Amino acid sequence: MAGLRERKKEQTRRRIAAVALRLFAERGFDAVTVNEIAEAAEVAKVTLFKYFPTKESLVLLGVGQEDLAGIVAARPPGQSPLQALREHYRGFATEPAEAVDRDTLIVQMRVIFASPALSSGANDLLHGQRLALARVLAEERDELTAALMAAQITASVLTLQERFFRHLVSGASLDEAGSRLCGDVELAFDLLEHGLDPPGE
Amino acid sequence: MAGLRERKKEQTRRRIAAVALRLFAERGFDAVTVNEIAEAAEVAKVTLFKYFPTKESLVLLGVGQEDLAGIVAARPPGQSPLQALREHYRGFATEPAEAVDRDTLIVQMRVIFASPALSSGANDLLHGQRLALARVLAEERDELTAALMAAQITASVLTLQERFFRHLVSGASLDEAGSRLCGDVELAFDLLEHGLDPPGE
DNA sequence: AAGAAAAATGTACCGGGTTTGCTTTTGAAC
DNA sequence: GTTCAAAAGCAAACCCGGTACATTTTTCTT
Repeated sequence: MAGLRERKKEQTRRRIAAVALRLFAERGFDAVTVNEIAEAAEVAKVTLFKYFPTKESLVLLGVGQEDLAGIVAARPPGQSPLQALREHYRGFATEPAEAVDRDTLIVQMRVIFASPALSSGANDLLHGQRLALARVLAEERDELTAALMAAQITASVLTLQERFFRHLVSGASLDEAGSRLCGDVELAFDLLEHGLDPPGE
Repeated sequence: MAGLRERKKEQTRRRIAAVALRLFAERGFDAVTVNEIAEAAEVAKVTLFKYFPTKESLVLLGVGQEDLAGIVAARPPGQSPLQALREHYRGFATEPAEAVDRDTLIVQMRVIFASPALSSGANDLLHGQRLALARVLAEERDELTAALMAAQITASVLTLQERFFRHLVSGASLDEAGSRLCGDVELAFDLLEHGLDPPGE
């Protein structure tokens, strides 16, 4: 099943991504050409583009994408979408880390935040999430409400992510950032559930 | 004050944008090169890029950008940000049209929706709005709440815009789309004010 | 009419991404 | 082990968006 071919491909893919991330971190996204990356990774440019469709994807394919729609679709019966998401992010905030290497993740975030092209690319990725979430939500309510809910939720989650990673990038430890995130998550979901206007503000 | 120079510049700018929009509408954004546009508008490519910094901006600079932060900053004292925005969009939905040519606007929207590159570019424009709005809101509340509010609001407004224009593009009259928008605005701001979860759903 | 400032231009160039046509490597069958 | 098809890799030329440079044309001023 895991033939030599597959292993070599995976190895090459990792090497390319690692080299690219290192060069981007050293000199900035815009100051590195894909030719340099290909050369440093010892592949042809055309091969690089067979693994990664764009220069941006060299970084962005590495970051784990959430699956908001999946979380909502798989929630236990009787639980509201917001409750399901709130608990998911509660878990995320307390749990120390995932399979990904933390140092690598931080470097990725630093590189992404430092480059407008990458930030905007990361933004685009959330667009698909929004549509998928809207589709799931639309099964139980009218389309406009579903679209608005999805829009508000993804926007809030994006804000949380940005603050979390920005905190991390600016030198905070993972535990520190996580515990701050804990409180942030509660606030964000309270606002989503109860609205922006109430006097309890 | 309005010398020959200024008039000619404005004229050239309009000609370039009009030619570009026509070609994009005829053959799609990606299938038209800037060389073709420059040629058809009878300017050099370099000149075109002096007027419009990117190919996307040939379309996007034409669409009127809202100024959410400005609306909130200029609201009368005692009015909440959400009230101010709700009334602004109420006005927008009932008022028949603005200075812009409606047919041109519809073509622009059709072109934008048909091209991923342009849609994502339009999305980026809202990012600046979000930051500006967050800054204004942060004057009266903590930063996280301000950021979350700004995110939810811009996301909702974007959703409204999308639905409005999509309705228009698919053949609805301006009055028709406007009256539907009326109801949509109320729902969107109700959700923002009172939250997504309450039983009144 | 003269000359400075602004605008327009042609050409050459850069970098991201694709196409084409060819060679090498791998996996599987005999 | 040989053979063969599929997959992967490659070099080079190419397309397109965008920029740098040096030059020329147009407009404004006096």
